Amino acid sequence: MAQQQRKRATIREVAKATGLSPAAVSYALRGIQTSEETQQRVREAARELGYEAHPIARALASGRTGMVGLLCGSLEDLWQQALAVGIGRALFARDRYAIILDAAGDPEREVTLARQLRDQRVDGLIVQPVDPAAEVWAELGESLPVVSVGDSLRGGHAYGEVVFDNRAGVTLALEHLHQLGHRRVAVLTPTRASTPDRPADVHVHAEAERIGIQVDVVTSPQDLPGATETALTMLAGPDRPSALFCFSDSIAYGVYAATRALGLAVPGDVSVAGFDNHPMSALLTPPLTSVDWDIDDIVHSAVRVIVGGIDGKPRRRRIVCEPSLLPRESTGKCPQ
Amino acid sequence: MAQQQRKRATIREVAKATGLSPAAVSYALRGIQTSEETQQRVREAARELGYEAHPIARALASGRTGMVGLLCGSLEDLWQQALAVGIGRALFARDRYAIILDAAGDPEREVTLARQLRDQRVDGLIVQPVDPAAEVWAELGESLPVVSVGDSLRGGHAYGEVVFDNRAGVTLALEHLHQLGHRRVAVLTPTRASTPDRPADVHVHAEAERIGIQVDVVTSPQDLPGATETALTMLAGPDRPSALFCFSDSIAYGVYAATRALGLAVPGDVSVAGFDNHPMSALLTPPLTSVDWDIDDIVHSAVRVIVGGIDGKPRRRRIVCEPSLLPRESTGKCPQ
DNA sequence: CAAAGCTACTGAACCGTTTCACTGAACCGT
DNA sequence: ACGGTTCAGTGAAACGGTTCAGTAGCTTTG
Repeated sequence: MAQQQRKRATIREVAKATGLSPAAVSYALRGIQTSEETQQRVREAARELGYEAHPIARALASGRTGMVGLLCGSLEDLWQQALAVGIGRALFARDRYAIILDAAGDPEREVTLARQLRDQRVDGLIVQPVDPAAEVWAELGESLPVVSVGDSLRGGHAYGEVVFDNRAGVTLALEHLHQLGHRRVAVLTPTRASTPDRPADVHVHAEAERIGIQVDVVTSPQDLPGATETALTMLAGPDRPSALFCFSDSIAYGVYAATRALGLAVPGDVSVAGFDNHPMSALLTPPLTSVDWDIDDIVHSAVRVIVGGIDGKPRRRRIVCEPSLLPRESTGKCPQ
Repeated sequence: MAQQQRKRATIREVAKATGLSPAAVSYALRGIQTSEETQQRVREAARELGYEAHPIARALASGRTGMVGLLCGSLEDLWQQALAVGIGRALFARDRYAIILDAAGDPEREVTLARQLRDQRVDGLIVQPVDPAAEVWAELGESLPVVSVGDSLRGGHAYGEVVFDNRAGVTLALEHLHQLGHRRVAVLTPTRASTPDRPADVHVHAEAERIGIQVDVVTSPQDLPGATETALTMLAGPDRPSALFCFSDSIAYGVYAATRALGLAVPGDVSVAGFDNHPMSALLTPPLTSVDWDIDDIVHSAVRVIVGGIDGKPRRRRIVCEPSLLPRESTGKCPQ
């Protein structure tokens, strides 16, 4: 039974205290349909009784919870952690709560969690899709505003989106490596079970062909031990590429760990480029070359769009973020 | 107006379909007070109608929401981020949701958020207190189980606690530095506005005196830019200490950035020790000496205690975590 | 001056569950 | 055959708000 919720004042008690009907109190507290004077009186009585509206009752009656679901693709990634923290704070500043959930890179889990959030009656959903083509988005889109961050949802089911121009990011990184003389590059992309043909991967192949670079795409977990292991098998193999391009800085951190274990020099033996530019990346030795996105901008865009969707004041619904390359010291001329 | 929630089946429709009363359906779906056969029939009908219980209505009627509040002291800290992610996952595995909030190191904000969580009727609260002596904990403790992580709440208001033996951690770090010959150590502790006499600080002074080391305690923000700035002023000053002991690895990262900017060698010019042992710490150059806590253990302990409190199956309510020192290469003999 | 329109408010239904107090039937031992 | 338990299920009252359809009283309008 846990403990007992201390009994709190209800709207009916405030009604009794002011001699009004509960309905009038409800209106007055929201500042509508009542005279200024009544509102004053009600507010005072409420304060005296320590009355606070019961959010659950309100949610049941009005159909809105004030909560926004935040479904992250895989929270192992430090950058996604930073994004989640930022979005949580920004929503809070607008009087809403975030329910942060973590699909752990698994599309099935993503579907389950998405449905669960809908059943929890969140007012809106921000999602970093693991599988942008999943049917669940169509289903959810019918009942609440969905904003995707990162990739577009296939089929236009999103209410809005903050998409990253991943192609531009890929271009920046690959051209940078190409200019340094690299012709064979391993690309480490986050594990996303059973979701082939991710847009990002498609871009990699297209851009590689255009630029004239040979790529070898491998998936990797985003946590440090997992990424380290993946990188170890890549780098210890017989036919080591001269450069690694990681689709998130978290994966690049694993590469660093692997190079260290193998005694490889960065960028002497292999060049490493990341994606996201997490604050830690500047601090590594050598500092990590990375594709940079403005995280504050992304956070505020996502929040603005979802809040617009919830309040029915749609502003711009589609925002495209452009990356820039931050060349640091982890990339260098191709050896030999 | 957002969009319209598609109408979903209610318990009454299931009742109608099975010829039972809503009450019976409610019981049957929870597997109580009904015959095995009825339960079967109800489950089937529910599945056919696509019925899912409305969590908000359930929360209103039963008084429990299935949500656990997680109030973090300051989410800028990477280790607290990791903890939040872990607790979120562990709760989810037990069919509960976490509402993650961030006090940003501000005790007033902490109080506001704590109250707001109570008003949201979370079933329980896990808190990493900014101010363990705040009165709000007594207030909250009356209406829901509160589990503190890190420091004990003053006055025994917590339902349970997972406390770190900070004193032991401090001892490990300071003795380590003392053995290396350091006699003047700067201690960087997270900014916690207007909360003097933190237990941890008290330990620092007590242990320093016992060991025979001179300490200089300074507060610092936990984010990288903030910590860097603090460290810069410390290290650029006229009377530079020979070692810095940071009360979180995130702060130590700022120290690294500062030493780099100033051209100081670690540990040649200054030794640096951290606290938490975030996974990234092993990856820095030089790898950071840190006081290590078993984060998985902390996560699972906290979740076990809070769930025990909610379900009224109290097991062990107080868990003390012991640290160990991971000496790496950021600490070395005191110069001269 | 009657019809129409506001404004400020009321009463009751409603949101979709859970839970409490009860009931009829079956079963029990004696 | 009888009082006493269990069992399976019922009806109605919560839970604490919001909202819809009225309505009384006042002002405006033609």
